[in-house]
Amino acid sequence: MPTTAIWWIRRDLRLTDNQALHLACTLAQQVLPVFIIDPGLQGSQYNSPKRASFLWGGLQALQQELQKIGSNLVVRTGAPAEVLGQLCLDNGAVAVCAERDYSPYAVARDGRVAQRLGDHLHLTPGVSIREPATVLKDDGRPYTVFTPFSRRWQAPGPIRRSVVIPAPHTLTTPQGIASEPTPAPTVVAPLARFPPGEPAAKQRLATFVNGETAPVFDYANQRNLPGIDGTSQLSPYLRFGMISPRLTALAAYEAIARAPTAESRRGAEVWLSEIIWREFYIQILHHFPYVRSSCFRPIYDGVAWANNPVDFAAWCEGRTGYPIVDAAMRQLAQTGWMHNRTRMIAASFLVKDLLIDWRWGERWFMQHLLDGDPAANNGGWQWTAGTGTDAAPYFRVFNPVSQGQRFDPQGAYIRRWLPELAAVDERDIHEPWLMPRSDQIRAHCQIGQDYPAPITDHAFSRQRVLAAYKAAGAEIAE
DNA sequence: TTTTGAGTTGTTCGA
DNA sequence: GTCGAACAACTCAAA
Repeated sequence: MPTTAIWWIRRDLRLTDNQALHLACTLAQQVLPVFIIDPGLQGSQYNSPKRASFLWGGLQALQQELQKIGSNLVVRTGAPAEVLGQLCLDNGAVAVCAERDYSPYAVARDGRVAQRLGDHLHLTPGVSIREPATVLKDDGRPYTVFTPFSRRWQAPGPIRRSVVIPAPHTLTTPQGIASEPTPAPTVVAPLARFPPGEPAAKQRLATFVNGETAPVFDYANQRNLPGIDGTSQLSPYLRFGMISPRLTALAAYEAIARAPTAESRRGAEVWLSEIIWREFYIQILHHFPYVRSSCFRPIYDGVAWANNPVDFAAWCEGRTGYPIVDAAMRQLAQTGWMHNRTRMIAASFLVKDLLIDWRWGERWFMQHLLDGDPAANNGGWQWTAGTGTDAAPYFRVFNPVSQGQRFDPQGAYIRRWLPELAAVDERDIHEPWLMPRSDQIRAHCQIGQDYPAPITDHAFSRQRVLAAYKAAGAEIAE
């Protein structure tokens, strides 16, 4: 009777460079790939129908890839400790292999599984490239500032191609173990922009880095322009491990090595540093799990938020009257993705202009982003709110008009997501409320009718938020 | 232990 | 229109 190991799939929906799968292959003659739908996650405030659709598509794609190599995916529903315990009993599995996940929920869940399975559970690296416990200061404590973290992270030198584990050519899987019939979730996001699965992820990576004139070489400049596809758009794939994070870092290092000019080299370096930002926030959440519900800097727990639900609804639905903000929120609602620059602008607007608790925005993003990840999303929101590690100075308040003018000068992004502004003159696209009535009629965009007037005055809001943050600081100082 | 330099992504104001 | 300074003070990392 051949020995069996379970490959427990969580956020590693891929065959290439998968350390959990690889370990399973070395520990047993047969490998049983298992994905468990965990009802413990269903009630979470971070639940997302969009992300569920993307995950479901990813599982179907993985099943296709597995069948090509003679294997088969088993999907079960239930508490992972119970499901895995039963599968081990039924199949005499000698090991369960999974990539270690550092989010608080995952740590608790894996603790329960470890209690049930004992040393049959094997956790490997893979979700992050360098594990949190391996990138520490000389005194053994974690970094809380990005730049020194990044230096230490890069100290071992470039990722080598030789470390990447190829996809197995064949995978022997015990026969006759059925999936439970699971109804497919309603597809609520048009996934055409992000076709789920490893082949699509590899294709996207290749498009971004291959060739003399690859987008990665223009990344330093173009990544800030939301009207252009200047970013890799790999985030949803990284979220579910449809591409190996290590493989993206390898691609970045290789791009740095073959960059034809200093400027293109810089593009690849900036992209690598974005990959390291992902690692940074993974280790922040790991070492400081309280950030999930509180400010990294406790002083800001005292900010007196306005938390006006009417303002919040306007922000969610993309009708604040500030075009760059509304375009961003519509892009999110329609596609499950938002450009990085506009994430900052929209987030800054919610927190600083509307004076709404960053957690409200964090939750909304988690409910809609295909790439919604507790570590990266929390880190980004706390950064924008100025409550996090490496926090922005309190006086850095984005101006939604000047940000739009700077990064979307012709309004290409705005026009794409706000068709009601399509005919507005370039001169007015970031401040449509300033148009004279005759121009509004000519552009088929009457303010207050076709497109809202601004829900708040930026100059007023700026003063209000500066005062609110200052007051939170003063409170502590007393 | 003390000291020193630095810290992703901005805005506004006044010369 | 352009440009530099001011906007607080603090905490962190490393010497």
